[in-house]
Order: sequence, then C-alpha cells, then structure tokens
Amino acid sequence: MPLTLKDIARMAGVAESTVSRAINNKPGVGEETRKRILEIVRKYNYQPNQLARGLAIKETRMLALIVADLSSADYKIIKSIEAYANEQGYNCLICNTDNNLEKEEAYLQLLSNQRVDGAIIIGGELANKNIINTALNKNGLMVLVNCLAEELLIPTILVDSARGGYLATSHLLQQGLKKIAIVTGSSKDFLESEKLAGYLQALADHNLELEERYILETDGSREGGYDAFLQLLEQGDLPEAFFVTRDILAVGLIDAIKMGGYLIPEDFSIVGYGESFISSIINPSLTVVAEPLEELGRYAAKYMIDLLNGRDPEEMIKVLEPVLKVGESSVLRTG
Amino acid sequence: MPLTLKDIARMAGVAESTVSRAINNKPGVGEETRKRILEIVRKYNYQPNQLARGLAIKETRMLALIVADLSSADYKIIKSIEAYANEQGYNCLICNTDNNLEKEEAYLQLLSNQRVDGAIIIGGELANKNIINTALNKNGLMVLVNCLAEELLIPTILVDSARGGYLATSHLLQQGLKKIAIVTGSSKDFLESEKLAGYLQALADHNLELEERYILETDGSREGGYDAFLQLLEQGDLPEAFFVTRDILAVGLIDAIKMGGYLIPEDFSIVGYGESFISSIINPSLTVVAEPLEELGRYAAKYMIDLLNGRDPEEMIKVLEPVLKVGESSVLRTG
DNA sequence: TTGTAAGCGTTATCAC
DNA sequence: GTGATAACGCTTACAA
Repeated sequence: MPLTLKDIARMAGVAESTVSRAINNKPGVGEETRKRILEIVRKYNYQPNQLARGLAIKETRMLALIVADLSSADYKIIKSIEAYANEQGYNCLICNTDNNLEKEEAYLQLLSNQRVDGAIIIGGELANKNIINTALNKNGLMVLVNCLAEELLIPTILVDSARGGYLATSHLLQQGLKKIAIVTGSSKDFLESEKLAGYLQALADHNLELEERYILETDGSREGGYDAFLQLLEQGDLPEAFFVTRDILAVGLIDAIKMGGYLIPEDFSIVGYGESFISSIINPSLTVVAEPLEELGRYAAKYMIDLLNGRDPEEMIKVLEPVLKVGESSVLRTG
Repeated sequence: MPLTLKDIARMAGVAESTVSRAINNKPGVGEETRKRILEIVRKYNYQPNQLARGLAIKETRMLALIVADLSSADYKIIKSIEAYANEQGYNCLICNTDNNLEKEEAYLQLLSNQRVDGAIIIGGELANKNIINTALNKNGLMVLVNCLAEELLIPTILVDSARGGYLATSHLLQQGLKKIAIVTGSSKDFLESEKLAGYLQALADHNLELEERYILETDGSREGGYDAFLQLLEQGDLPEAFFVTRDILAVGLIDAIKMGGYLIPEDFSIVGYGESFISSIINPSLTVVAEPLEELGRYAAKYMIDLLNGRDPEEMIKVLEPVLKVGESSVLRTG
C-alpha cells in the first residue's frame, strides 16, 4: 500500500504536522527541515491521499460538469471549463445525463454527497427544482450554462439566442430575400423559442408580415428537418430561404432539398445555428450563427471558482453575443 | 452544514455503528430499529459523506475514463462504460487528454492519489511506461481499450482492426474492383497499421499485387484525405475504389472527389471505418467497418469491476470483431 | 441486537 | 520552528 504522511514523518525524523506544512508550502518550517522532507517525498514519490485531505479541509477540488448530451457539440464548452478549472487545481467529473432527469438527479446527489465542490450544468432541461434546491441548501454551489432556472438565484451564462435568430434572419433579409422559413426544435426549449423570437423581431423590423406556414416546429431531429421540407413541398408554397436552428435539423433539411433536385444557395439560401463539426462538413459550407463556446466555458469556470472562493460572480446572468459566420449556403456567387 | 451519521444516531437514540449498519443494509440491526433509522434518514434526506466513507473503506467508487480526444466518436464507448459502472455503483471521471501525454500523466496521478479506484484508458497513444508502472505498482487498477501497452500485463479490449481492414477490402474486391487504394492515418498508430495489414492480406488472398502508389499514408486529418486524392490525380493513375481508415479522412477525400466532378460510387467506390455520426451524414451514405463500441465499453467496465472485486478478467486480451455495414458508397445501383 | 472504540490519512490548534 | 493531539465522518472489530 502507498506511503502515508506518517511514513514520511518517520523517515524524516519529524512530526506529521511538520511534513504537512512542508508539502503544503505553509510557513513555520525551517529551511533545512523543509528541504530534507521534500527530498524524501520526491524520492519515494509520495502522493497525499486526497480523500483524507478532503475530509480534513472539507473540499474535494472536484467539479461536476452535468451535460445533457455528450454527443453534442458541448465538448467545446467542456474543454474550456476543464482548462480553466485544471489551472485552478480542480478536476472535472463529466456527468452525462442523456437528457434523462433521473440521471441528472442522481448526479446532483454528488453535490449533496460532497463528492464534488460544485456543479456546472450545461444545456438541457433543468431537473426538478426541489432537487436543485436541496442540493443548493446543502451549500452545493451551482452554475448554469445555456439553460435557465426560473425563480432560483443561480449564476448563469447564456448566449443570446434571440440575438442569434435576429442575426440569421437579418442576414437573409439583407440578401434581398423575403420569404424566409424557420425550422426549429421544440418550442418548449427555452433557447429554441428565443431563436424564434429573434426571427420574428427581424421580420417585424423589416416590416414583413408573419407567415404562419413558414414557421416549422419539429422534434429537432434529422428526420424532423427532412420532413419540414416535405411539408412545405406539399403545401406548394416554397420559401426562398431557411433559418434552421439546429445543425442536425439542417442536415435533414439539406438532404431533402438536394433530394428534390434543388440547389443551395441558388434555390434556397440557408443559415444554420452552431459552428459544429457537422455544419463544417455539410456541402456547401453552411452560414451559421456561431456561439462563443470557449468564452462560455471560461466564464462558467470562472464564476464557479469565484463562488468557491466566496466571491460573488460579476453578474448573476452573463449574456454573451453570438456572431454570424458567413459560408456558401446563404450567398449567391456573383458574376 | 449537512447532517452526519452522528446526528442521525442522536436523533434515533442509537449508536453511530447501528446507523451505519442500517443504511448499508448490513445484518445485525433489529427490524424495528432499522425502520426507525431509515425513517429519519429519509425525513432529513441524509447523505453519507463519501469522502469519509472512502477513507474508511479505502475505496472511492470512482473510475477514471482517460480518453485521448473527447470530440471523437469515443463517447459511445464512454456511455457504455458509464452505464455498466453506474449499475455497479461507480461514477466515472472523464479525463480528456487532448492527445497530450503530460495531461495523461497528470490524470494517471489520480490513480496514485487514490482519488479513483481504477482507470480505463481509451484509444490514443499510451503514456510513458514508467508512469503507468508507478500507477500500477501503487495498486492502481487499469484496463486498456483500443490501445496497447507492450510488455505490461494490463487487461485490454481491442477491436480486430486487421480484420476490419480485411473486411473492407474484401468487400470491394467482391464488387469486382481490383484497383483499390487505402488512405490511412499515421502508421505509428498501432490500429492504423493493423488496418493496413488487413488490406494487404485481402489483396494477397485474391492474388493481387501490392501497388505501392495506392497506399496513402496521411496525418489522419480532413486535409490529409483531400490531399491524398489530389496526389493520385497528379500521378494520373486513379484507382477504382478507396478504403479510408478514418471518418475524418473520408470527409476530405470525398470533398476532393466531388470537387473533381467524379461520382460515388459510379467512379469510385468507398469504404470507411467507424460508424460515426459523421459517416452517417456523408452523402452518399458510407459503407463502413462498424466497431461494436457498446460491447467494447461493456467489456471494459466489466473487466474493471472484476479487477476491483479481486477477480481475474476472463481473458487478458479480449478481441472483438468488427462488422461491415454496407451503404450506398460502395455498391453500384443495378438496373 | 446494540454500543464502544479504534482507525482510515489528512489538517489545524495548540502548547512548547 | 516543531510536536502532540484533536478533529473530519465514516466503518468495523470486539464487547456487552
């Protein structure tokens, strides 16, 4: 079994407390003694038992990253959080809930269990408020990313999805296009409804009437995107452009468009959402609303560390701005 | 601060040990007392401190999943491992090394630190053997998935990549194609070289000569795939089919092929590797060698739990068989 | 069946 | 500057 503090102390001929002070760079150890101790520590590659340490100082230096769907593009956020957290001496436990509230609940217990010092919840629908509340009441610290808990006072980092919807739609309008359809995921999803709101606002600002039939709510899947186009085909009244609020939806929609023998952007201009690997693969390259994922993660980690250090985050709700990245799917080649 | 065992004991009017026995379903507690205790536990939603528990019983019930690249398709393996592990009462710490040996090293320290009971290493090149060794010597348990540590005796789960290469190539040969190129990643990667070996074996079994110019080693990137095709174009001697050993490579290759105005599968048949989301998006749908990722994960988790329980895994090296999934990219539509 | 007490490997509060 | 010693919250012999 591994060496303990006691072993090191015996070898160095000092008390455990002295060793503890030495390895934690605390004052109150003679230069000589410190050197001697550290030498032994190095020689035997002693590693303090973090469980015992955690028990004594009441912290685990572990963060839970609770993410709704590991397979989504959220890993960019995760990477960014991890980088900052590691820098500050924290490790991240990535918890995949599979959009399953029970699993989320189970993971939040880690917080109550004190197995992690804090939890960052990324995307997805939020678990039962009661559970969150009990976790919080036990001094569990929480930060939200791209999701909202109404009523509860939890630091939150969001990308302004309404702004994203506005940018996407305005861009299409600026191309002189007027008949713009929107293909969204579930309107129950807060972020999706925000994107729709942005779309509507852009139309309104351009004095265009809302055409109900151009608002296509789907289940957010690839098939959903495919079917959306078919539905329009049946109705017989095709738009000139599409704003698609999810990359997977875009894949399906574009499949359907190509299947119908139409060209992009000649027949339909398209703007997607999220600068994912998927959208980069699509041909022609997709114009997208890009979210500052790296920044999102950095803020989330920063806010969490602030909380852990007893500081208040600079804002309770931090809203970041998305940016339009123009690709080939929305702009007609001139000449 | 949260309730402790002591609090519960006081409330129930019994000793701490009794409470401990009660909540751990251990024998030696009267039916009455047990009920009374559990009632209180439920009422106050008491959660045992896992740090203290871990310290006492010397286990953390945490597994580290060390993965070379979070953004790859490995999350299917991860999900599968997680599912099995959770079932057995373990949580998984997902550690993303970004193909960075230093980070891998840092994460392996978690093992020596006893912050996790075991580590499952998924893909990627393996860290310095010394580090692995010290981790192992400290009773750190390890299981390898889709990577190899020569010399060291570590339980390993592999997919037979040579078999995969063989399946892919044979499939193309069976279509009557003879000039088959292979586009691979780095030959330093064990799995990549295995795929190449399978390709060569298939050619040999069909009495075809090896054409050096049809073996294209790349850096495994999208651009690598793109450039591979350009290189062949320059040489002027185009093959009839491609076996591409990575999905990202396939994306680039197909881009280049389409850019050249060629059709798939009319001009070139293509077989890819790995049933990823990417390959499902590619148009036409890609014929691929599919790996049993779910099974891979289940075995990995099972082997790890076996180790944790002091049992020997059923085999030191478990080799799983890949399967060919035929799509549209390799078969000419007849009629 | 239940309680007592020692121990897990640290840190922290005191004395000295 | 250094060393006992009591926490931290739990498990587990061993006693009763």
